[in-house]
Amino acid sequence: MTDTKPRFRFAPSPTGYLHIGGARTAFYNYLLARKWGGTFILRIEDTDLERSTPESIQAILDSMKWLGLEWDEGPYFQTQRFEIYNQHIEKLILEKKAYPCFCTPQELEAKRKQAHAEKRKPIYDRTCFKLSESEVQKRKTEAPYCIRFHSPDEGDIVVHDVIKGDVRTASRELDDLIIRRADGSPTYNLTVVVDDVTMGITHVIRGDDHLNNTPRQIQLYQAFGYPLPIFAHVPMILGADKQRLSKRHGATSVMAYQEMGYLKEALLNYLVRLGWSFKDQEVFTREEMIEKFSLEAVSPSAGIFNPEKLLWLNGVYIRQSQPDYLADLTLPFLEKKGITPVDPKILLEGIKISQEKVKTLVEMVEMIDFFFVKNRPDEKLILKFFTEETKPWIKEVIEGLKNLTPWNHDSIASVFNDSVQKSGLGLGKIAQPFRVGLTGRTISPGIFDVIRILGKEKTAERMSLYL
RNA sequence: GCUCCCAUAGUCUAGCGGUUAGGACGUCGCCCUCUCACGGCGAAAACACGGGUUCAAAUCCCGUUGGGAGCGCCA
Repeated sequence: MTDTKPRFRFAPSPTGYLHIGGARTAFYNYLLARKWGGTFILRIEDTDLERSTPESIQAILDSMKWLGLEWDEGPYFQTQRFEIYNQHIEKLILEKKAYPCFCTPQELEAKRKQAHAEKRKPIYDRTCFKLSESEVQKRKTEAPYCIRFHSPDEGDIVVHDVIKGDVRTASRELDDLIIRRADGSPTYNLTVVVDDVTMGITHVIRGDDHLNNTPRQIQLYQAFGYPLPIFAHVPMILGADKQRLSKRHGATSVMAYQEMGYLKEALLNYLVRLGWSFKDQEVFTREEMIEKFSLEAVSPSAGIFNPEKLLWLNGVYIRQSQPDYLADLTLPFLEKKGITPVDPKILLEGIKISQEKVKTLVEMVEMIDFFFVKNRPDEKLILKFFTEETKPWIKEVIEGLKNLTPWNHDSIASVFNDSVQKSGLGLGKIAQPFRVGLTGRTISPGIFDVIRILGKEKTAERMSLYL
């Protein structure tokens, strides 16, 4: 490698949303770019005109932005670089390293089927490579044709992978891949090599589903006489059934996690630790990740996505976040539920007393929505907690709160405790009716804080409905 | 089917020839307690199997088994 700054890229194909596996790969690239003062490049691999959509491009960009994975260059689009690819293809043709192929997709499919039936690896038989020059010229005029790279047969190709180690493949296993379709568009293995070279990529970090492609790409690098980048293939993320992660396993898109009330910091922390570790540390600030992340410490084996651990981590992050930060994040969730207007001071207070009780922003909303709207409890709950036994004491507490000064957590608590003393009932007996009456639920933040924030009037007003 | 990759508790992992195999999530129990959480204490739970190499193997080598990926005019 030269002494220039390292350059990394994330190169998704816009055929769907950004999933968490892609996000992790992007993050690893981002982390190293930041760690080494390098450049993080975003490249959209949209050469599949059939399946690429503008919506997917937008979804990917939105996800990257939400996660805070700012790229330094791009996004580049492969569809805007056809000229560069064609120059490279022409060069290969000129040097007899690539040749036209006239086989139809149907013919190729038949050959594949036969190979499979004979338990052979389906490898192109070079029918068109063997054509005579005159035959080639004649056929060229008859129908559109594709271009194949003539793959060398001798020796082994070795990928020096930072994560997987040396991976050796016999050149014989690699067949003559199509580098330009009959419609003139270049194919993946060609574009990725040309782009990585012309964009000066020094480190190719991608999913290990690309490991098998790497030897073919190395042949292309060699055919062009280009130096190799450093390769690192990060293992897949699997579902609980060890199958490749898909919709069946629940949410896989990055934005789905945002909608479920996850913090980007937690998602990223979970993702970085899935497949990588630093001693026994579980929680990292972004600065720590940048400082401590290394490819050498990435595990070579696939990881199973564990939603429970992500949820736990999200709770950790919610607990340690600044309340005003959480307030900014929570407000849209409240609005989405039609809860408006929201007094920002109440929101902040509500968050402060709920942070340690919730694990997502969605749960946060459930925990504090009663501050802004009246929740009518189930009749069953009213019957259960507002009994002939408790009602007198509930009334006494309300009476005690009426002229209470100062108005704070401890003074409110002492009103309750007085009644507990006199009644001989447990605090739960008296506090729980307040919880149900004020919040509409049996689960809520501490009741003294609830009353404190809700205020005398609302407390008395809501409780009176059930007495 | 062929080629490649992978293999420590249910899950993520530490370990890089000599450890009572460590941590985290989850699970279970106890404590704390106005609910729910948080927090504290404790428990159960792993080196896939078989051969080597070595005084010594979770660690190195080979095989088996299991899992994953690739084998497209997809990326």
